[in-house]
Formats: sequence, C-alpha cells, structure tokens
Amino acid sequence: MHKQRHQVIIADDHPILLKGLHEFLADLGLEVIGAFHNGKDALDAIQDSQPPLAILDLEMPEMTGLEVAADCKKLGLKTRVILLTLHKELKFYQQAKELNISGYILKEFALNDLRKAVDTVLSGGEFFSEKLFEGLKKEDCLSDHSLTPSELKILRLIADGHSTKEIAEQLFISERTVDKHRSNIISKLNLEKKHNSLLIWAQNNKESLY
Amino acid sequence: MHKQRHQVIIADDHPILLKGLHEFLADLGLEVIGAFHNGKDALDAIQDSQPPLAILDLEMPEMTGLEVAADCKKLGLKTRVILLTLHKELKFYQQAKELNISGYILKEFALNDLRKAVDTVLSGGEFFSEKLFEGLKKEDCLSDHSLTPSELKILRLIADGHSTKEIAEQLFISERTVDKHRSNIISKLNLEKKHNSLLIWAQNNKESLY
DNA sequence: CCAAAAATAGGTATTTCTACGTATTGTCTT
DNA sequence: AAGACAATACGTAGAAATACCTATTTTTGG
Repeated sequence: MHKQRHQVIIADDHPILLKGLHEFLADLGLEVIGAFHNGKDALDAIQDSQPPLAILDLEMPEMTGLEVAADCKKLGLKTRVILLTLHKELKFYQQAKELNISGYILKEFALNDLRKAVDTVLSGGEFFSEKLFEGLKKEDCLSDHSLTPSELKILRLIADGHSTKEIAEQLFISERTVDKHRSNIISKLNLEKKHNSLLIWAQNNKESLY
Repeated sequence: MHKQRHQVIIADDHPILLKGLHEFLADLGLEVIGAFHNGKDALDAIQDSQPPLAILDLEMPEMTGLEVAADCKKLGLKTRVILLTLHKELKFYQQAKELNISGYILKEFALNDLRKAVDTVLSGGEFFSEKLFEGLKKEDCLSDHSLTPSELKILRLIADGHSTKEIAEQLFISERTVDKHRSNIISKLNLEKKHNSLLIWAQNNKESLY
C-alpha cells in the first residue's frame, strides 16, 4: 500500500492516544518524524520538515489543530492535514472546509477508517467521516429553520446569559425589537409556548450557534 | 520491574486509544490477554480469565467501566480495576471508592503516571490522580454549598427545564415552598441577583447534579 | 430530650419573558 | 418598479422568576 515511506507528523495531548496513533501509522508503513503533545511544537516541526501529511488533534493546548492548519495555509506549506476529534461538531467542520483540511475523523473511528483516510489523503483526496454529517443534520437545526443574521446574533447573546434589556443596550436597538426577534426565533425553532423555553434551548444548544 | 508477566484485560471504545494502551502495557512487560471496545465483552473475559488487573474506560457502550467494576465486586472476583477517564468528575469518583476500584486516572496523563498506577495497583496499592481532586474542588460547588436534599431535588428539576409551578405539582408542595427553596439555592450558590441566573446555572451544571 | 436545621406555606412587590397585535423603513430579488 | 423579506419599534397583557419578609411543622443530630 505505502511503497515509499511517507513522512508524517502527529500531535495529540493525550499521551496514550498519541502512542496508539504513532504505532498504528508505523504499522501502516509511514515514517512518524515527529510526535507532539501540543499544537505549537507540531507547527514548528511541520515548518521545518514540511512532511506530506500531519495528523492533529482538534483540541490541544497552545494551539488547536485548526489553528495549526490555518497557519500552514498562511505559510503556503504543502503539508496536508487530517484532524482528529472526539466530538462531531459542525462549527469546526465549516471552518475546516475553508482551510486546507484534507480529512476530519472521529476518534471513535475504527482503525480501518483511519487507514482509509490516510490512504485517500496521501493520494490527493479528501476524507470526511459520514458520521459527522449524520450528526450535523440532527444536531444543527439552524440551517433548517433559516434564522436571519439578527436572530442568530440575538440567540447567541441569549445563550451567553443576557437578558432582553442587556441585548437591546448592547445592540443599540429597542427592547421591543429584541422581543419581536425572540418571538420569531421561538416560532422558527418550534419551541414550546412556555416561559423560558427559548433560554433553555439556547443554553443547551450553545455549540451549534457558532 | 515486572518480572512475572502479569496478565491484564483492557477495554476502551476508542480504537486508537485502545491500541496505544495495548502497546504501552506490552512495553511495560505485561501480557494483554484481552482488548475490547465495550464493557460487556470485557466483563465476560474478566470472568473467564480472572486476571490480576483490568484497565477500563469509564465511558463505553453496553456497560461503563464503573458497571463492570461493580459486577466484578458482586461476583467476588479478585481482579483489580483501574478506570480511565477523560473528565475529572466527582460523581464517579465517589462511586468508585465504594467499589473495588484501585485506580482512577485521566487520559491526559503522562505515560509515566500510568506506569506508576499500574505498578502501584499490582503491588496491592491504590492510585488516584491528584489532578482529579484539584478539579473536584473547583468544579463541584455542591458539597461546598451543602445543599439540602430538597434543594438538590428541586435544582435537578430546574435543570430538566421545569418551572416552579410544575415542580410544585410534581412534588405535591406549594409553589411558595419551591420559591423559597429557589431563593435559598441562589444564596448558597452565590449567584448573581439577576433574573434567570438560577436557571442558567442549572442548565450549565446539569452534570454535577447527579 | 432539646436545639438546630430543614421543609413547609404564605404575603407583597419588582423585573423579565413571552404572546399577539400593528406599523414603518430599508434591502434585495425578480 | 413591485413585492417579499428583514429589521426596526410600540402597546397591552399575562405568566414566571426573584427578593424580602414572616411563621409553623418535621426531622435530625448531639
């Protein structure tokens, strides 16, 4: 499968996972030229060696995998990036598409899937977990309900724990306007006609708002 | 360090982590006689082989690591259990102490710490991460504020999105009583004197209520 | 057993959230 | 240019959450 020893740099702040990843890639015949437990060190190494592939954890101290990928793009490096993540979250996926992210896979994935991702990306392709999209469609109700920019802005402020009054002050609009937006949001999200249902929804769906 | 080849059974639903754990224990000179990706299979294997040690993920499909440990105790097995977890959460630690849990470590831990835990537990000792306790004191405000059972019950219902009226009906008490409890909870938790601050707190701290 | 703590209940007042109206202005698309 | 949609704003009203009181009964710990 891998006739030449492709070089790869990896990073994950969980040492056990990093070791597992290292061993697995070695088994695949790849040459792991660097294994780091934070994003910063990984970026430095990628700049130095410019390997064809880097596999990075999304959540890491110093720099996230996404930030490293962004910097790689800025620097014009040819290194392709596969992100590892625990959660199937939309917000990152959207950003990932805008960067030079070539793969995005869940850590729960079977090793076979990881192998497939590595092969695909090294051949110039992309690999995004299907499960990611499943999750998205279910979790992200926003695109379906097509909230307007203002509604979204207000929803985020509600999620941050701000009251109507505070939101009005912050956005330099009338409280009534905020009220109206709230009302519209509730309709669009099909929430119960119950007090604080919007607040509760916002608190529990913070992640999908960004 | 490990002159006899101690046997161990491991389980984690993240394949990469499972592989890393497997390799690491092999490096330590342990004999991994079973590696599973769910709690049920691990329990079966533990029953069959009764190894001196099992290292289990806390969060797994079918059965959690804690449930497996509980069953081991019920069955009177001599197998000692080390739990692996991503989060430093008190709720599990408290339960863990009541079972035959011999170790409890965070996945972020350095491999050296894991080695130490394995050595300690195989020698008959216990190993609980210090960072666990740090986290507890900060995250778990409940024990500090010493909420009464009723207050806790009401707090849970608030976290479930119930209104004062609903809580009163559900508990067969007056709305005023619920009001009073809410008021006391707010005082004990030192929340802002702001509308819905209790609701927002409850929504964001659901996990620490159980 | 006695004292402290907790659970129960009520009164009054304020603030906030929400529903359901209407109406004006601007922008974007066809 | 016309029509649709979005953002803005206002009014009225009711439900809910919270604050700040008091007071009685139960439970529990020393």
